Amino acid sequence: MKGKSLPPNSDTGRRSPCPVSCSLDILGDRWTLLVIRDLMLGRSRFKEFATSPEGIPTNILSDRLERLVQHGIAEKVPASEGAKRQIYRLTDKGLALKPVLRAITRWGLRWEEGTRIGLEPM
Amino acid sequence: MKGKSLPPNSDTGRRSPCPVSCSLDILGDRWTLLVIRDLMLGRSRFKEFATSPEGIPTNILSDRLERLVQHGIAEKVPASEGAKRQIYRLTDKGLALKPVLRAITRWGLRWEEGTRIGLEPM
DNA sequence: TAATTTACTTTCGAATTGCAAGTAAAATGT
DNA sequence: ACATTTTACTTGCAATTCGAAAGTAAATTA
Repeated sequence: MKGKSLPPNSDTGRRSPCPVSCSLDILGDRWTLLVIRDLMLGRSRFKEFATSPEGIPTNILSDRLERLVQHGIAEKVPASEGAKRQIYRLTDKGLALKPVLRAITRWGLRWEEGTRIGLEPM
Repeated sequence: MKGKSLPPNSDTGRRSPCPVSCSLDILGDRWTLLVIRDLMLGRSRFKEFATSPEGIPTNILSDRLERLVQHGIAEKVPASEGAKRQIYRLTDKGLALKPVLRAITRWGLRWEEGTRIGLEPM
């Protein structure tokens, strides 16, 4: 007889070991990949993310940036030599999401009417 | 002088015309792409999705299947010739998400420790 | 050093999530 | 045919999350 049944992976906090599921635990919401898109296009400051056309609320933006740093996808570095202001930039792990963004972009352009590339690289 | 400011695209309900943003309006949550993963692996019945290892709640599953059908990503068809029971299957638009799933899978396997392919194709 | 900009945090009502229980139709067993 | 089981959901509700707006403190600029 088994003991009290537990969620599939109560040790890791993950829903399952599936790479899709684990990735979605990090990326699976309506904003995270948009921040990553902005980072890929060269945006790096809070204000820049906040003024992207989708209009992410600043409290959500704070939370998402923090999570990205926690998961090693982005990092906070001094804006310039010895500056106090910090900027965000993608780590290798974050840059490795480029194929994901590319696939989503292609799908959107092909299947969702009226979509078009709006933001330009910096 | 401009009139009352409106959200970027109040006519379409979209946050912006960006293909990433529009795709995330449909796919951007922790469950939708898991249901699509299951469909890609040959699952087609409500129960099959519900018993996947991540344990999607049935009310969420109902909602997500409905949304997928609404967006033309999945369709409901008779289980067999003249059967009353219906099953779900991906449309061409849904099948076109395979590169997205593949990219996410690869990223997860490469960067998230302890992930592994768990579900087998049917 | 005063004004402005930046990068947040706080507040709070609304919407969404997720667990559990309930239900009706379809399929299966006898 | 009839009872039982399975399937495919819906409902109710507490808890979490979202999102709009306002507030704040530090950094930058004038």
